[in-house]
Amino acid sequence: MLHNSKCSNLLLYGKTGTGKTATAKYVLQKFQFTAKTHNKKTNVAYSNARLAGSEYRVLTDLAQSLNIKIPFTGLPLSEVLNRILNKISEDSLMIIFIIDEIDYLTKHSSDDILYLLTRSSEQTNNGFLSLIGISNDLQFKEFLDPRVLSSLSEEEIVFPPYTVEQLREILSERAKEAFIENSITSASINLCAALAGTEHGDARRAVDLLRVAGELAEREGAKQVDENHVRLAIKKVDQDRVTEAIRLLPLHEKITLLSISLLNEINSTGEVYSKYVNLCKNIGIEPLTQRRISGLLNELDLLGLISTNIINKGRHGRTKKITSLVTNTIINTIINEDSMLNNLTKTV
DNA sequence: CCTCCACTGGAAACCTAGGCTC
DNA sequence: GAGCCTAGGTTTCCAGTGGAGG
Repeated sequence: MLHNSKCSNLLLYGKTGTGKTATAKYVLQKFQFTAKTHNKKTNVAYSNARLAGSEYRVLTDLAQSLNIKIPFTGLPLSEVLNRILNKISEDSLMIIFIIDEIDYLTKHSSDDILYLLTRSSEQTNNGFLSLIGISNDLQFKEFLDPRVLSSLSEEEIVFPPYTVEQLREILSERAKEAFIENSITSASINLCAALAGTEHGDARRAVDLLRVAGELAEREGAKQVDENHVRLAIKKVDQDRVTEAIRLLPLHEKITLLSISLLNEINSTGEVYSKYVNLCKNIGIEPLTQRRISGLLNELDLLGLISTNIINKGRHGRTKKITSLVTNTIINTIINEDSMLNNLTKTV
């Protein structure tokens, strides 16, 4: 890029917490610094496909980082892309666009924009757009349009999971920065590493664990972070992840989840649905159809909040067996925070 | 071996909110 | 301002399904 030529697209993949995003951002930060010293104008844009939620919003993210104003709805995708490409041509911009969790696009919508983006350089006279795709899903390549794949994976880097030993080193380094000397035992660090290591070597989780353990120790005024704090921390970290996930659910998914928690043990789609309809009537909102709820149940399953598997009960038909993976108290507390739903839990 | 339940999940139609053009 | 277009969410429609009970 420093020689004004388009660089290869790049595909990074590996499990969560192996440092893909952090590495990409760090390297690009260094790169931009170098580019600046050479008086090159470069742009780095970032979008997380899962958080953005749709193709349109991924493109909006890109447009915004180029200071192009895009309405949040109303434009055809191709128009959004055209505006971006025009801007690139006009200002001869050199752009690296990171699409994080790119696998989300292929699973939840079509990968049309990936195709358009990879071909974009043919439509610009000056400037160019290079892509960095980041995927957690190792198999996502199989679902990708072969034309997109060959273009996107001009270069590939696989991030293997960290070993427990590597995690231990990362944590020791981190602890040196964050903790007062001797305030954390090496046994605690080892335990953090071991606990995070059993869950496919997720460094983000390991660092979280260390931080939470530290906070717990601090709160109770302990002089040292010991292994008990770590054990408490792992529970808290797990729980926080779940509560956050529930808090962000759209209204109808919250109601669906509440319905499941109000029924006992194992439920069928039909039972959950009639409970759900009841709750909706209770608070005076229009219930969605069963077909839609069936879809929402799949989404909750994907989020790991419930587990479903399809069972055949012979003459009694075929249904999903639905179990909640979250305790009712947690669901209740969080649903209570929702102003539309809090009198629902009261009446129940 | 056949039936038939209670769904599942794909496909297409429909709806809404918004932008663009004339 | 009318008439058109789009994306994204939802509804409508329906063929398909595996095995308990006949």
